Amino acid sequence: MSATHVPRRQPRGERRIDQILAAAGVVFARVGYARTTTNAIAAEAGVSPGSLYQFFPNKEAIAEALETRYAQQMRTARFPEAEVLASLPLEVAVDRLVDPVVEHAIVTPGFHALFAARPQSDHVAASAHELHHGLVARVEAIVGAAGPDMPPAERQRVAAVAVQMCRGLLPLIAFADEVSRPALVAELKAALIGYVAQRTRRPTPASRRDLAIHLR
Amino acid sequence: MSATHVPRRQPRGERRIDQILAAAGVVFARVGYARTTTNAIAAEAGVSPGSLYQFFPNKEAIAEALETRYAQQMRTARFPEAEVLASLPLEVAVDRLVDPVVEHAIVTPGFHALFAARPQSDHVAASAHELHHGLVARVEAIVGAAGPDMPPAERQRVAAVAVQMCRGLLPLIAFADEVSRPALVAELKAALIGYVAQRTRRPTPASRRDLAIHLR
Amino acid sequence: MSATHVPRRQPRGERRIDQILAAAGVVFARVGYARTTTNAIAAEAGVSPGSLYQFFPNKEAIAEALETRYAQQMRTARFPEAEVLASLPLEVAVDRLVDPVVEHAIVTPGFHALFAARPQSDHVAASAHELHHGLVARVEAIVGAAGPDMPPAERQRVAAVAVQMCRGLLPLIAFADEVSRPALVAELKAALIGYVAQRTRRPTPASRRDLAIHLR
Amino acid sequence: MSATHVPRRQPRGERRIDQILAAAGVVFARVGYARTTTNAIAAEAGVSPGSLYQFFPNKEAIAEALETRYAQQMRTARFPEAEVLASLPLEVAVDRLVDPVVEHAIVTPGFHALFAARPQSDHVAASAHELHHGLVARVEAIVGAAGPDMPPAERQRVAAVAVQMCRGLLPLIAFADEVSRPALVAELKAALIGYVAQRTRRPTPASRRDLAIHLR
DNA sequence: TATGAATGAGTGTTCATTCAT
DNA sequence: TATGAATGAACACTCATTCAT
Repeated sequence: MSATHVPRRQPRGERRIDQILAAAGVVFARVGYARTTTNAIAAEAGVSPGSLYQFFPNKEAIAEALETRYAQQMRTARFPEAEVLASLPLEVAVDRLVDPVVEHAIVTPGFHALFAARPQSDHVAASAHELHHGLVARVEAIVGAAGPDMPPAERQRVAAVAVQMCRGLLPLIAFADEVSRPALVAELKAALIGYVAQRTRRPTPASRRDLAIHLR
Repeated sequence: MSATHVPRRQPRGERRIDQILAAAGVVFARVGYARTTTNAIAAEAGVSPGSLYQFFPNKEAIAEALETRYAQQMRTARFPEAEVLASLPLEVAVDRLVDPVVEHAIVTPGFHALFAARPQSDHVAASAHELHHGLVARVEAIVGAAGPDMPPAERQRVAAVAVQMCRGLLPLIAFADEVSRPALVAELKAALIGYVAQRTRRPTPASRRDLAIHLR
Repeated sequence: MSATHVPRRQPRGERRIDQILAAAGVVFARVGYARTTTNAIAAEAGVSPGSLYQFFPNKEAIAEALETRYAQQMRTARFPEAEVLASLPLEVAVDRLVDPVVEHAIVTPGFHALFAARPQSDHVAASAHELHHGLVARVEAIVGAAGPDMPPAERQRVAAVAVQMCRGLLPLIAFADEVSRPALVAELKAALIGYVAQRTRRPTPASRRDLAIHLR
Repeated sequence: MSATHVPRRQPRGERRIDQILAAAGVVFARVGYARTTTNAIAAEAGVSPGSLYQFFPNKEAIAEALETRYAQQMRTARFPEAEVLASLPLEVAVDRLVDPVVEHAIVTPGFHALFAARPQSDHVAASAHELHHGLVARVEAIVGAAGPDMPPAERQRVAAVAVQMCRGLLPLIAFADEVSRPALVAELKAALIGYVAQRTRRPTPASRRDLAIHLR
């Protein structure tokens, strides 16, 4: 008797939210963000369309909540914190960061559909959420460790660029078959390492001149 | 009388197709691929919806035709051919390739919306069109020049990865303001150079071991 | 302890009903009857939607209860009773009746929305409640005093017509600004007086003939 | 052959608009404005919901177009023009105006639902369309003839009030059975005549004082 | 060939009402 | 009794596509 009255760890509403977000992830993964309908999410969650709107004002809000959830999972899961990454050699740090991202992207339904395959139209910055920022912060730590005298603005730019590289490669990786995927992951790592190394290398006079030209 | 019947350089149908594709580019640029309606394209082209379907079986076909057109423009415009790129030093080749891509992406309405901001869902390969392949081929040439003994399969993979890096960065570049854009373009070039250099460097025993591990 | 159990003048249920009706009035006034949702009423009352349905079987019932309440307020407030009105000269009686109605309509949230601005579709008679009947009875008294030999059926008709005139004018009056409102109230009174006077005037042979024609 | 190519009096689109408006009138009459759905209108018109939106941007626009149409019918039908009314004695003018309005309201499906039974919420003035204004103009003419030295602002107010009286009485008249309706119409006329007469009577000193008080 | 009206399944969303807690 | 999550049939409206003219 009393057992049924013990408040569950998760109150009712939160469980529903979990259900809905999980279903949303599945549907986003199945048909992509644009073709996902709220009714399909509700059906997948075994819930009425009305229920869904008790918790989310619209479809976009579901996507955002899901992104936030992914960001939380990133924090609570195997993702190393920025400080840890900063203490590791570049190659190792990249390994430690990329592997969980890739695994997350492959294992978590919807992650890729939201993080990499959603049109980032006019609001790149706006939609770039905790998920994005969590990654950027970690990459910034890596870059900061590799090139300690890089000015902060530059470091942020490099980190943002590195994260966009990941986003660009995730479709390739996510849709690759299991056989060819590891090679692609290795390429992503090489790209990140190559880029960060290039940008933090004590510049030779020649390369310094080149960059100056580019940045002119 | 006969004057009006003199066949123009471009037959009627082709002019219509041009109109429609141009309009499609404009609308894609304005609202993004997903939110573009065929009626909006028709209206922008000053054409009836029915006319549009005389030339294209559906909306997707318009997008693909536009991508194809972009690929053609790439060939006829300042894009250096693969052979030319292969003859240049890495940094210069990257410059020569990236600059026109970026300019194309910024100047051509719809280019970015289709090439970089369209969800590449389950059909990465399918939608990867001439546009994509044209770029891949050029990057392959650059990679081949930088690392002549890289096996072809690997070279293709590296090229594909490099192109995805571009796609990932184009949103950042396209939506940047004119002031910060050049720096981002420089970063893209650095990323490409760093990556290709990294992958074509005559590997030290250590790095060779690393890659072996990654690729395991 | 016992203090909290002392039964209030108003039992719990009644207080709830009061809360809900007051909230309903506010919401009806804010958005109109048609656009009022039961959830909005519940929220305005600080009550759950479920609670609301403990007291009212449906939305319509809330409106009707509110109309009934207004009718009660009419009785308990400054509305003169029919007998009083019957003893006054026409102009004064109209004053005494119209002023409180107008004040009620302006001061009481929801009064106007229910009494004048609700579509009186096929059920004029049905929805014409105590509120309506209370007014009709008073107007009948006035008409009876002004034209004592008018047959009862005719008197009722005249009263019903006069009340509909009020209903028709209340939107104009309620939405007028404070400056122009008094003039409109005066017009309403003039209309009522003119109408009743016209209908109770000892008819000249000519006007008698006219009415006969009209009523033919 | 050529016969089929003779452009019909009514082009295609206009015929559809007619169909839709007619259907809208029927449905408005059947269930009232608030409960009318666009799909029901489309079904009644034997047309797809999409077709309806080719001509009207939303439900409200249909109602407004229908009101406009009613106003046009008023002009083209037996409604006397303002100038004509101004030349007639008050009683006759009222007859000539009220009869067609009542007939219109009874015969035309939807007229009453839109003109008299639609909530005139916050936008009395806004929704008061040609239909409303056409009537107001005519009543103004009558008032002007009855009381030539009434200031224009006052004349407009009296006309507006008179029209609202009609609107208030139309539900009563429209839902009355055929037997009792004529008496109600006669009452409406008496009310209008009584009101206008009252307001245009060369005021006795006493009544002048009264009105001054009311208008204070 | 060009038009643009027509289609109709489907979209996101609402809301009166119910019911498990 | 009170809660508020749950329901689900509607709703207004959209849009890729078709087709009569």
